[in-house]
Amino acid sequence: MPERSAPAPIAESDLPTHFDFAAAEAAIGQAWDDAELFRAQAARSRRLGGERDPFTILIPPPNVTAVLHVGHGLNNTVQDVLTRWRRMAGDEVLWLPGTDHAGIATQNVVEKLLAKDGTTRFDIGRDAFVARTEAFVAETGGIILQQLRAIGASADWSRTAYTFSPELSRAVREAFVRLYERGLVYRGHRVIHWCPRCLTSLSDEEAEFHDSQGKLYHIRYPLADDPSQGITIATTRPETLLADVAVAVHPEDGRYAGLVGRTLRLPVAGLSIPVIADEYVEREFGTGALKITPAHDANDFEVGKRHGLPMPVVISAEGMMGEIADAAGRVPEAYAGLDRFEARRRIVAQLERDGALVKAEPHAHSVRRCYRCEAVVEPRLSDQWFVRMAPLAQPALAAVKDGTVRLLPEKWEKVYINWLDSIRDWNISRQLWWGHRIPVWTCANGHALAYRENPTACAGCGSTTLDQDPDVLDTWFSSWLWPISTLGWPDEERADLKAFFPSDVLVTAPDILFFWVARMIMAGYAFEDRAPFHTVYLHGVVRDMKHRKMSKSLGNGIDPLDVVARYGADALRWTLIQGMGLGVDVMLDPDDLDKSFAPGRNFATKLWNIGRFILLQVGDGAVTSRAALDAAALTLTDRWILGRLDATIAECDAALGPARPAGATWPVEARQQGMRLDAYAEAARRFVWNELADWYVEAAKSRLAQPGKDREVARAVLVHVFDHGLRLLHPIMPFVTETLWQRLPGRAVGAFLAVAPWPRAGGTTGGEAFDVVRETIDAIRGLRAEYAVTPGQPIRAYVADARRGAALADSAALIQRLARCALTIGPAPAGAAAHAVLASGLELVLPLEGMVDVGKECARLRGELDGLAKQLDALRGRLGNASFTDKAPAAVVDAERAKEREWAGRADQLRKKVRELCG
RNA sequence: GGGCGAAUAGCUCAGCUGGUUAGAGCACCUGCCUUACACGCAGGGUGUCGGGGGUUCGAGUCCCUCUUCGCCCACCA
Repeated sequence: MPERSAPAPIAESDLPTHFDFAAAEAAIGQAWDDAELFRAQAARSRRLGGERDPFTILIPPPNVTAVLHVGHGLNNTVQDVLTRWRRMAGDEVLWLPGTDHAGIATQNVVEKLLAKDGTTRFDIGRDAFVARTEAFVAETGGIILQQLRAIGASADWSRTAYTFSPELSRAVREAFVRLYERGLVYRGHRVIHWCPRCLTSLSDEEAEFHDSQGKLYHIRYPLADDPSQGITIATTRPETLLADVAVAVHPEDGRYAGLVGRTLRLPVAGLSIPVIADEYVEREFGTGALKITPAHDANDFEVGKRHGLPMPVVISAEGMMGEIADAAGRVPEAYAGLDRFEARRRIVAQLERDGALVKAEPHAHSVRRCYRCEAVVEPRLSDQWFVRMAPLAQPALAAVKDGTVRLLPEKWEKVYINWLDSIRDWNISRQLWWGHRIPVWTCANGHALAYRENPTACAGCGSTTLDQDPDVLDTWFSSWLWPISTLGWPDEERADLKAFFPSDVLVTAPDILFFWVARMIMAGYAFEDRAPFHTVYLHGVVRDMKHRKMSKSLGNGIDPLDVVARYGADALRWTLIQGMGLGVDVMLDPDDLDKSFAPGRNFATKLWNIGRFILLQVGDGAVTSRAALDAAALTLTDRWILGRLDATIAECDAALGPARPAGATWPVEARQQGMRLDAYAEAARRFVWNELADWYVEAAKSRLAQPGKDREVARAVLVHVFDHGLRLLHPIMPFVTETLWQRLPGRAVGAFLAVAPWPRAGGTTGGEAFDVVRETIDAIRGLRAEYAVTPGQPIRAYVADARRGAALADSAALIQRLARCALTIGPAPAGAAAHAVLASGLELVLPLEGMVDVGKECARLRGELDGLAKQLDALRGRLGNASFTDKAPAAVVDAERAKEREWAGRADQLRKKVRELCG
C-alpha cells in the first residue's frame, strides 16, 4: 500500500461551501484502488477456516456492448450499498463484476456495423465474422465496467468475468455434456419460435407477447366433390393456408358430423385435404372448424402428429413464401419469394376475388415478437436442442417454497412458482455465429454425440469423418451458470468456489426472473446441489413522469454519467436509493434533472456543510474518544444525541435486516424482513440532518465558543456522532462521507471509512428530557410565527408551574438563542398574552408586550379547546364502553386512561386561560 | 382466458402482525442572507386513506363487492 501523507491542517479556504465532488471522486476512487480494499481474499472466508463470514454478490452481467443507463445505475447502486454495508460489518465481501457476451444482441450490433460498410456476415463468412466480433468486443467491451467505477461501485475488479472467456466457456461445455449424459439434453423436431430477422430460433421466453389489432379471416373451403357444400374456417394468418394439410372439427360437433372423412379443396393452392376430427378443436371459437398447418403452428403440429399428416413448410427462414420442405406444388408462382405479410395481403385479395372470403372481422390478439428486434416471430418446424426442464425445476421450486431462497418482494414468489409449475422444455440452440458452439459432433455413420474435448474420431464407431453442430447455445445457457462459473466451476478445488459459493444476495429487475434467476437456481441444484444464493432482491425500474420505462428508443432516458457530472455520484446514488421502496418503481423526470436529483444534491451539500462546520470548529487538536469520556460530564444534549444515535443505528439495522439466514432456510417470519433501503436511508438522513444538524450542532455552538472542559466534551461528542453518522451513510454516499471522515481529527494515516466498522449502539440514556426543551422551542417559534413577531423583537416566556419549569431552567440559554425568547419560571404578568399548552404538560405564556391581538388569541384558544374537547369525548366514549375495557389489551387501556388524564388537564388549563383572557 | 398486485397530500411514496390527533421527500404559501449550509433556516397540511357493505369495543390496516390502473402467464385458431 503506498504511503499516504497525513491530511493537511484544516483551513477555511480548504473547505468551500460546496463539495467539490469531481475532485473528490477522482482522488478517493484512486485511493481505494491503491489500497485494494475491495479485493476479496478467499482465505479469510470462514468456509476456508478464516475469521469472517463470506458475503458474495454476483453482478447481473451487463451486455458486453452495453453503455451505462440509469437502470444499470439503480441496479448497481443497490448492489454497492449492500456490498459496502457488509464490508463495514466485517464480512469478507466479494462483489464479482463482469459482462455477458450477449449472443443475439452483440451479433446484431456487429451486423449493423457490417451493413454500414456495405457488407454482410454471409459475405465475409463465419470465421471472419466471429473474429470481427471479438475485435469489436476487445475494443469497446467493458466500457460499462469503467462507468460503474465512476458511480462508486466497489466491486473486485481483479475478478472481472466474461461469459465467453476460455474459463467460462469450459464451464458451459461441461454443463452441456453433463446434462447430455444425464439425458436432460435432447434433440427435438418440433415447431419452435423463429425470428426471420435474426435468423435463429428463440426460447419461449425470448418470444414476447405484444397486443395487436389484427383481423380474423373467415375462409370457405369447398368440398372437392360438391363445391356447393364446404367448411368455413377462421384464421389470423391466411398465408399459412398454403401449408394446410387438413381441416379439423370437434368429433362431437353436429354441424360437421357428416363431413368428417370427406375431402376439401384448399383455396389458392387448389389441393385436396381431408376433414378430420380432433378434440383439440374448440367448438365455440370462430366457426368451430380449424385449419391444420403442422409446420407453422405448434398446436397444429401436435394435431398433425396424432393424425399422421404431412408437414409441408412454405415459409423460409427469412420469412418469404416458398416451397421449402415437403411442399411441392403448394406455393403458386405468383406468391413464391414474397414476404409473408405481402403474401397475406395478396392471398386475401385473391380469396376475395374467388368468393372464398366469407368475412374479415377485427380481432384483438397477442402476437409474439423477438425480444431483441421485435420482428414478428414465425412458428416454424425445425430440429433444435432442448433441455428437459421438469426434473431441474423440481428442486428450484422446493427451494423457494421452503424458504431456502427468498424472493423480495413477496409477490414474485407466486409468479415464480406459477411459472415453474408449468415449465416447458428450453430450446437452447441458436442459429447464430456469436456464442458457444454446441459441443456435439456427428460422424459419417450418423452418431451425434457430445464431447468434452474436441474429438478426432467418433466415440461410437471410430469414424474420423466428424462434423460439429453449426449452432451455438442460447446466451442464457452461459448466464445460468454465472454463480458457479465465475468462481471456478467445474474445478471443485478452486478456493473461490469453496470460499464464496453459495453467494448471498442476487439483485436484479424482475424482467429476467425466468430468463435468468429461476434458471440460475436450477443450475445451482443441477451442478452444485444447492441454491446459488439465499435472497433475490427484485427492484423496480426507472420510469419517467408519464410512467413510461426509460429507454433509448423513447428518448426519455437519463444518462447517469451526466448526473454524476452535474451533481456528483453521491447525489445520483442517494436519489435512487431514497426513492426506492421495496420493488417500487423510481420516477424521475428526464426533462428536469435539477428537480429529480434535488434530494441527493441537497443532502450531499448539507452533509458537506455539517462536516465543514465541525471540522472548522473542532480543529485538528486531540479529541477525547467516546469511551474515555466521563459520563458525569455529559450534558443533557450530549445524552440526547448519543441516545438518538443508538436509536438510529437500531433503525438502520432493522431496515437492512439480517444479512443471511441463521440456518439453512429463512424462517417464515424473516422471509420478508430487511432490505428496506429507503427506510434505512431515511433513518440515517433524519439523524444527521434533523437531529444532529438542527439541534445538537445548534446547541453545541455556545459550548464550543468557551474554552474549558465542557468545550472538550462537546468536541468529543460532536466528532463521535458525526463519525458514526458518516459510517451509516457511507454505503449510500461513499465519496462525500469518505472525504469528510478522513479529515476528522484523530484519523490514522491510511485509514478508510470504506472499511471502518459498522456502528453499534452504545447504550446512552438520560437524554429524553431534551425533548421537552425541543417542544418548548417549537412552541415559542410557532407562536412567534403566528403573531408575526419579527426575529429582532425580544419576547419573554413564563412557565407558571415551578416544578416543571425547573426542568427547563438549565436550557434557558439555548431557548434564548434558538427561539430568541427569554424564559422566566413563575407566573406571567396579567394582560393579553399568547398561550400554549404543550404535550409534556407545560403551559407557556408569552406576554408579547401589546403585540397580541386579544380577539385572535381568544379565537385560537377556543379552536384549540374545541378540538381537544371533541377528541376527549371520543376517548371517554371508548373508555366508558365496557367491551373496550374488557376486550382490549390492558396496555392499550392503560395508555388510553393516561391519555385521558393528560388531555383533561390540558383542557382545564385551556378553559382557565379562555376565562381569564376572554371573560 | 387464468393468476397476482396496487389505489393514502398537488406529485412520488411510507404506514409491520387492527390500538396516540395518518407521515416523509419534492412542489406550494409566509417570514428570514440568525457568519456551516439560500442546494439553507423558521413556520404552514392543502387528506371523505378509490366507492359501497361487513367483522370488531376500535378499521388506512381484516373480509366481501364494485370501479380504475398495473404486472405475470396463456395452444381459442
